[in-house]
Amino acid sequence: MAASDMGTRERRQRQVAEREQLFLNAARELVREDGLLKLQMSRVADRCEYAVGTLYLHFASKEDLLVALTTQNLREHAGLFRRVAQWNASTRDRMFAIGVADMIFVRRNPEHFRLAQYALCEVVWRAASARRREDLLAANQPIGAIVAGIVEEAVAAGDLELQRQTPQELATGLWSLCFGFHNLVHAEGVLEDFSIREPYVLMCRHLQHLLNGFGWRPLADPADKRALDALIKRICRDVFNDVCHAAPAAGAAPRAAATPRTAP
Amino acid sequence: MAASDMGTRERRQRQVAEREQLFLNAARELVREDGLLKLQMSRVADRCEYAVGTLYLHFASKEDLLVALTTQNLREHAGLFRRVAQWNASTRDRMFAIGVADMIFVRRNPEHFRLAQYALCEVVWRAASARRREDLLAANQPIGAIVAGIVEEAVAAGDLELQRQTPQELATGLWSLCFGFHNLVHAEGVLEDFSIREPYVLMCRHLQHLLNGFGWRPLADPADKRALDALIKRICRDVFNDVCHAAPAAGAAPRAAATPRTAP
DNA sequence: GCAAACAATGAATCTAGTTCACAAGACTGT
DNA sequence: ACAGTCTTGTGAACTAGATTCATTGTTTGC
Repeated sequence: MAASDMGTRERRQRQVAEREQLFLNAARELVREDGLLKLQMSRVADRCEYAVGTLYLHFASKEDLLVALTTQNLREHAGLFRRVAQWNASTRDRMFAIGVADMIFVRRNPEHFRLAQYALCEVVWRAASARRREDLLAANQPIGAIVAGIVEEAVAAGDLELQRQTPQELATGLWSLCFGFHNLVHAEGVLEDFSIREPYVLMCRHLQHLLNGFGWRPLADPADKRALDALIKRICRDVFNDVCHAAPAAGAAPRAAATPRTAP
Repeated sequence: MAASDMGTRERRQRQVAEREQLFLNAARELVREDGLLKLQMSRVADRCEYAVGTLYLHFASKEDLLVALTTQNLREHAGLFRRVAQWNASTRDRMFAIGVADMIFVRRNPEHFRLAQYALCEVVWRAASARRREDLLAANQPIGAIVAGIVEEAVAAGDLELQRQTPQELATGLWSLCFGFHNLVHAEGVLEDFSIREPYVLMCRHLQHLLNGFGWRPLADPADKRALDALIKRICRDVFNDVCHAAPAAGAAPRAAATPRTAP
């Protein structure tokens, strides 16, 4: 009795988890199809052939669902970073590869940045349930931790001096640069009159500049486009062989792939 | 007849513009009091003792109003940058002062970053009218232009080599770093377990690192906290004498000053 | 086989943003 | 001064879409 009880309870829980996946996948599809703007709870339920009420058994609100969606993306993001951490290369190359991972991640999840920007906004964040917020932070935690870990390793290996900073503090610099760059790229019009051709190559170059600024050895020459391309290609081959196809050449804004927009 | 006609039309226009200010100020107050989440169009109208319909004569939608509010902030932001551009100091110091200006601006407008984050989100951005979007971009334009201008000057003065980059491209690096840092600081919980003590001092240090990475002379030693503090103090005195009071010591997150939040 | 517990449902409710038919006031020409 | 016209302001009514909850169906335990 007790055993079968536990068995059925487990099965039930599994089914519920599966249904949650179903909802999340449907929501992601809808966001990719029509944009965040047009996401409707009733459509999500419809697409999964469940009643709205059922959807609300899983998610306390629309915001809750959006935060959950972001959390899923962050888990994939962390997965890519984890690969980099295990890559057998110099700490400098690994840190640079973190930037490449970021780039690949955004290309695979074109909706992510808009979504994250929205989900982390006060308005949405506070309307989500405490549990979802915690989940998101938990999914986010490794992202910072992995970066800080590489920093620590670099110090141990003598590639880098911290100079009174904590590894976390140093990591925020790299993080800000990438995060801010994504945000700029995705803020329509803001970069328009800057006529940036290949935004993500530029991001990588800035990353190299910042790493140089930190004195992270071996220093790189960010002006050497050939070396930069070769490094990116190598990273794609060694670390992200299965996930990055058209990587080195691709520097176009991911905007086109994201959601439909008003006339340019 | 024609003269008085023009006179009354001008007066009318002025009055309309004043009323728009009234609405925007009320909206800003409400956002500071209750947070972005609770902003209601009817409350804005109430506070100004006008009918909702009148409010809608000015703003096509709630999003429209929020974008307009952000635009106002950006104008103040650009104003601070303009002062820096006119400061009589080395290009390196001026570029660093841009970061300080950013810091001061955020302290004076604690709601700005949340607001901007929200307003630039696809969801809100696309729901605003084309005119408001253009206005925002126009208000934003000088911000990038001033930075690019300082870069150009630095090249002309021999303080910096561009190495195949455009001034705009280089500017994006600095911009991303600051923008990203603000976003990180304002994303509740994200920086929590990083235990960052004085976020904006850290931002300034990262800025110095990145400038060093660009090879922008004279190179600075970001580990020299004393020199950094002195520089910040000098900038506050020479450039922002009237607007920055408790500047050099203040590094606390502006979160507290912003909107009320759920239990920490 | 039946009652209690649990899960799913979707019509009804509710909230705020938005509209628009009408009223009040301002201007014009006689 | 006055009737007509045009502009501006109003707020009750409308609406979309998120959220709820009384009802109905399904499983579990005895």
